[in-house]
Amino acid sequence: MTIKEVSEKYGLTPDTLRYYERVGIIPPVPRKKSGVRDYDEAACGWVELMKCMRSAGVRIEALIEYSSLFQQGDGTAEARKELLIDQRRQLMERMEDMRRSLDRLNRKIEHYERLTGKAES
Amino acid sequence: MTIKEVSEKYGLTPDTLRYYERVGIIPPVPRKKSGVRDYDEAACGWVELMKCMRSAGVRIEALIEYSSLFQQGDGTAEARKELLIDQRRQLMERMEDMRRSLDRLNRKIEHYERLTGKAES
DNA sequence: ACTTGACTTGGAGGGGACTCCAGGGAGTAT
DNA sequence: ATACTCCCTGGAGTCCCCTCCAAGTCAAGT
Repeated sequence: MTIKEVSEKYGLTPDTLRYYERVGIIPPVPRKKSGVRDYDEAACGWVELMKCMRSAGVRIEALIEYSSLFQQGDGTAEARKELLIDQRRQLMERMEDMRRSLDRLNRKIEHYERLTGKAES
Repeated sequence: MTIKEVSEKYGLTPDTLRYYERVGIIPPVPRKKSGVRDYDEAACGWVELMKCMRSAGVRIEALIEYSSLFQQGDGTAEARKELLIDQRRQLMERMEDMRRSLDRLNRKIEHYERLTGKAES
């Protein structure tokens, strides 16, 4: 698959895909003889994983570390696990912040509904 | 309360508090004759609200708009409600992204636990 | 052969949200 | 009165994460 196709498949721009590869959160993508990127299934898997993690706010730096451990081979499994556990903790903390914020938003919205009449779209 | 005390109470730096006021997500804080900020309960309420919203990832721009509507008076209640509803929708979308990411992290972590033995801290 | 168009690189530019700093003032302690 | 500490402002700097660009290469179409 070309970078364009992958970008459309996952909703990331080609620039972002190249950037992800450049900083190393996606391992080097296979190339055609001409030097053009030719994403295989593994590469797409990385793209999808990183899109997912980024959309949840996981930092590039943490993803670089994960990817780098991955590319260093099996000996790093334990380190990768620790990293993932740490990211999970951070993620859960952020979700808790969001839950609190959502509660507040809901209370505020209810307040305004009581104030302006119950008409809802 | 001084800016320092407020900063300690809410875990934001004085610089951040001044920044929030400067961009307008917190309405002008009362001052002493000397010009020094003297946060009252209302001002603290704004700080706390904005800290909560920002920690959930609500954009400064949206908060500026909310605060600005608020300061324009009662006529803007409907607009404020719409704004809050929109922010709630965005927040829920982000939480859904995070839920998906959390699922994936959990599956990956389980995978590593199966791999490296079940020893857990 | 030549144009077209998508791809390549390295590097610069941009947006958001702070964060830091210089230069100056005010209130308090000794 | 002098030192100390905290505060003020305006503006510059920083960090993160892209996003855009110039200059060049390659493959396919006419």
